[in-house]
Amino acid sequence: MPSPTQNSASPAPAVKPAVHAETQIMEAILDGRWPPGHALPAERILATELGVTRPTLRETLQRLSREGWVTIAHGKPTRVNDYLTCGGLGVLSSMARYGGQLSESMVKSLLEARVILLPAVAGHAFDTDPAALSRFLSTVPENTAKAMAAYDWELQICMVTAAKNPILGLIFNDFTPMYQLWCESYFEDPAARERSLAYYADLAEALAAGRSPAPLVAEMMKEALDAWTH
Amino acid sequence: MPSPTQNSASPAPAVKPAVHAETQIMEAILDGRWPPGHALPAERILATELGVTRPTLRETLQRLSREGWVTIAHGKPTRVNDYLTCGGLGVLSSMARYGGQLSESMVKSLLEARVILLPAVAGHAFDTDPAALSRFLSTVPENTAKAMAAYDWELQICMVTAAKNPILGLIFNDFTPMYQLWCESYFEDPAARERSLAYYADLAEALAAGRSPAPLVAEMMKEALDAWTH
DNA sequence: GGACTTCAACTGGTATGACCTCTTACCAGT
DNA sequence: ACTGGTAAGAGGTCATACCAGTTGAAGTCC
Repeated sequence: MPSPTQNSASPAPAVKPAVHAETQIMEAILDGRWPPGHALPAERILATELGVTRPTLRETLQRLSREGWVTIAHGKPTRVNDYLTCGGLGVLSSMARYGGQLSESMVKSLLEARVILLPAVAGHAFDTDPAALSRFLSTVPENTAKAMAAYDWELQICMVTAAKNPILGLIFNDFTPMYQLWCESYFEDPAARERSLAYYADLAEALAAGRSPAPLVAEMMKEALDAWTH
Repeated sequence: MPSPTQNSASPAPAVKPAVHAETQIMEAILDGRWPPGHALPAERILATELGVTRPTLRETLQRLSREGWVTIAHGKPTRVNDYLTCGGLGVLSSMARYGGQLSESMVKSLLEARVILLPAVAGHAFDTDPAALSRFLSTVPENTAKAMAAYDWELQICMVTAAKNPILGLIFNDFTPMYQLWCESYFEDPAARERSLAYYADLAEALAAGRSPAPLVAEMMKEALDAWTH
């Protein structure tokens, strides 16, 4: 029973079996070794191949199936889904976790979706709870990539929360992991940081003057998308 | 070992253990018996309470955790999440499955989100692949609630597909179960059906004339939202 | 007495191996 | 050619034992 893992020393396997199994499977799916439609090996086989037991493998497969990566059916072999066609937004988090570097086109799509959503969200937030926005914008972040990324993300969360629409909140929650990965690289550029700091100031000014922040948000989101697309 | 289920006859349990466990847990969460922050009983306890074994229960909990309903941590008890705050869009499908009737406010949020998204999606689709839209709209549905619901849904899918943005596709996939539940009741009203048939015709006309369907979509979506809100 | 250490009793995580049920395809009987 | 049975293979469930973090109370040392 050759187990490809758990060698090295004796004390602890370092990576838990459940994590190991999920990692192996996700990498196989994401790098195309198991394309959509592909039938996975039988659970008993796959379990020994991965060096875990069947219950552990099954828990992993159940998680993945709920996220839309695979379809499990009783008598039939488990198959990889066409996740971009029939999956849910939850696949984003796994793509961010296991995707190595981000897929260019996927980030572009994410930013496009943000161009659509965030200005409207800002408008709703302005109508519902402008004070919350003003309060958040009253503090400014340090001019470092890390601090800016955190601040920018929190600003979005603040807008979504103030908009009082739970569905929009759920969408942005799913955006989180991939968006934060993107932020890290985006705010490496000092010019981008300067631009965003000015954007935050403009937002605060608009709010103080009783104007909706929606147009400013729309403009900034388009700029960010264009910057990414080159 | 008193098992609260599987009485009646002998042949088959009718509901599989896994389904039974998930149903019980989801209902407990959704009807507030287990509010956010609540600690679930220990797996061994809960398993016997539900009449399933621990491996089966664990598979269920793994599915629910991946969807954002509960948080599982090693030495600590498993707790119910504040799923509207930290969950993903995938919670919608479970809400539609187990929610009994739809939550009024949740449907309102869903329709609001659609007002934001679908017009933009229609615009992108028009820019990217107008022929696909024209092709779909060249056929009209029967004037029945069921047929209209199916047609309306497929139209949205058609738009999202033509828009060539996978992220938007994922979002609408998550919308599916709750949206379809809503459709069933919405299209019961003959007036609503007439209005939508006219809307489809307007869309086809706009496309034939080379005009973007976005404004028509925006108007229709707002109407549907207002109709629901009363 | 108070701060630290130890350990036992929780909790979830994993491993075995057996058996049930569904799907499929092959094959015999009509 | 069609029908029906049957066996192999896949997932579904069960039972039990043991491993591994978490926690807090009891014991110990300053």
